[in-house]
Amino acid sequence: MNQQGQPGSAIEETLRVVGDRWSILLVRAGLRGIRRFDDFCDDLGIARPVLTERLRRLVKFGIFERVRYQDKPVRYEYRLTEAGLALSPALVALVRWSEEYSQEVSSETTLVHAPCGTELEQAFWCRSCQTTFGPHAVRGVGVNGES
Amino acid sequence: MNQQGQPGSAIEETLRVVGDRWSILLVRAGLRGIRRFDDFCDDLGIARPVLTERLRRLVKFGIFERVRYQDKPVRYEYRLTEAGLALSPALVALVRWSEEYSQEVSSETTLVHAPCGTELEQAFWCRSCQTTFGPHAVRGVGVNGES
DNA sequence: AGACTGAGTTCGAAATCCGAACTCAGTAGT
DNA sequence: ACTACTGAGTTCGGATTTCGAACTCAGTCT
Repeated sequence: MNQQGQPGSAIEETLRVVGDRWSILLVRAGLRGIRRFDDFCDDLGIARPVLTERLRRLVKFGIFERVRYQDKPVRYEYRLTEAGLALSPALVALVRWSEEYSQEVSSETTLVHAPCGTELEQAFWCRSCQTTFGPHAVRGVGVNGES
Repeated sequence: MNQQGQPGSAIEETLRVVGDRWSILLVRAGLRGIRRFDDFCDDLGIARPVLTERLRRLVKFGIFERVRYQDKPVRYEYRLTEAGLALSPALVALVRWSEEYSQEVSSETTLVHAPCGTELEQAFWCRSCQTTFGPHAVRGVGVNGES
């Protein structure tokens, strides 16, 4: 992708796995409790061959695992792994962005802090300063360009 | 996409704009200060016709704006709008995920809190409880299913 | 026996993606 | 005045991906 010899700087690698219209939606469906092939199919309206291919890839990269849940007629379902669950901050960030900036959709759902029901904010947290801060205070380290 | 009549629940809408291999990379390039057509092209290795189409779409959805920066030979460049900048939490979440879970890449860059240089964590923030919390305490409200 | 279920596969048509070469307006050098 | 160069695209044909619809295959239910 980047033919300067750089390996593609993490996100590029990640987006090659998760950066298509379906994969993130699949993770989201997984978070909503969907596990079975036909259910993914119905829920997302994804074409079956594409679903097959995506699930295989997501399994390969450790985001879902394919679990046999029945033997008589042998059947498999797809469960999010820990790595898959760990994508939820990215998902939440996207949902929040859509709520705030996406035209067209009258966001009929909102994300809240479960214990108290308050609408959540998303922030970065510095363990050593013990503060939250916004995107402006983020910097990338270890690469030539500035963040 | 979801033919039950639901409009596509925010993220689906958003992913239709931003959910391909290039768009997020374009936003990231924008955050790194890239603005000109050829620079996007060289930096990402994206094919020119695809770049044209993507930029047009991102402009249409308010993520970039096309600015004339020179008149003699009239030239345009692409700048992130506020909405575009607001995608950075999602980007950061993806970067952090890649750092932690992506095999193959020895992440040569790390995100830090600029003032102090400490590696950042990402969390959700409840304004009313004045606490940060993780993905497990997030709940969706206003839709039938549980988040 | 016949219909149904769940997880896929196979098919040809349609949409996307790609690299390479081209355009077009203006600028710079000789 | 001729040539080369820049920047922002467009045009091309070929390769890849995506799609919906129909099919498979093992086992179960009535």
